[in-house]
Amino acid sequence: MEQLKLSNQICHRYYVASNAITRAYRPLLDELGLTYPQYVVLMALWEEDNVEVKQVKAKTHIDGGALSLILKKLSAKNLINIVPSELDKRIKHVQLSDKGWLLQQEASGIPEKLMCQVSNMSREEVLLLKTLTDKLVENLIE
Amino acid sequence: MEQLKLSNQICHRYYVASNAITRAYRPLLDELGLTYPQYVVLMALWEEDNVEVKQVKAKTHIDGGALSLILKKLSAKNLINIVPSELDKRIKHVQLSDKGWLLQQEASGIPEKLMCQVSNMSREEVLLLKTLTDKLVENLIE
DNA sequence: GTATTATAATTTGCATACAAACTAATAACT
DNA sequence: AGTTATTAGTTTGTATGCAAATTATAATAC
Repeated sequence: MEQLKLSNQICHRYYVASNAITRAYRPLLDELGLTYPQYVVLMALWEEDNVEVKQVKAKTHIDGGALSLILKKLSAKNLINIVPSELDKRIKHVQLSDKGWLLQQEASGIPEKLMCQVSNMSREEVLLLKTLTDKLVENLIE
Repeated sequence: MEQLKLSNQICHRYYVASNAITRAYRPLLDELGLTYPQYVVLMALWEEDNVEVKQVKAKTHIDGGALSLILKKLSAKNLINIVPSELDKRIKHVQLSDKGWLLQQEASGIPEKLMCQVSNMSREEVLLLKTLTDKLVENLIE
């Protein structure tokens, strides 16, 4: 049953890594009053504002059901506004508020702070890891 | 704000990859009536049976609170037994039942089935990915 | 022009993930 | 021995992750 050994499972590694990363972010994001998925949504919006919920979903790969809740919470914190479209009443646009834009300044130091915790890897290794992970995900997302 | 772009974030990649992997497992594990974390716990036990809860936690890296629930559910499915230690009453031992051992046979094909979905990667690339992910996690887990 | 189908987003129910509080029991200190 | 500190595990409260059902609206079919 060699194939069932945990140490041979790349899947379990991703499970562990993903949780470890989220944990590592927590203290940094706590200062901004954000959770990791909320931060991901904001990063998507800082890149492109005033987009449909559907586009946020596509960019972040967050599940629709979860995204609804997350947007509701960001809205409750006055970081975004959710505006129904005039043309197609099914569609809602997500817009950053002034407060949401201001938060970008405070968040700008987070990526570097986190990468400082990954001090044993070279820039090349991190880049390679990005590339390989993308390749892995390609197969699993339709 | 280049550093806040989602596409530059290795962390977001892991978040997406980990969720995609869990989703890919779901149809396979549904047949066994298991969730992914439950499957991880069983893999740990198939490797070494009759261990303390603490050891399961260390091997799987599943949070203690979550693990309590997961063990309770596996026990409810009669796949494991949770036996208090005689020597130290704080400690509980986790033991696979006959049913739990039988399930290993049914699960033995799962790793290959899943890796077949990752058809665009070579064996070397997968190995490299394992190594790099381990290196990443090293920093984030004390 | 109405019935059918498709789409955008939300809601619901179950299973984690995790920090923090809590319980019970052992170990350590004086 | 008695108080304190540790340790093993559980419970609690909040926030997802996700499939499935639901709602509302728009597009298509006939």
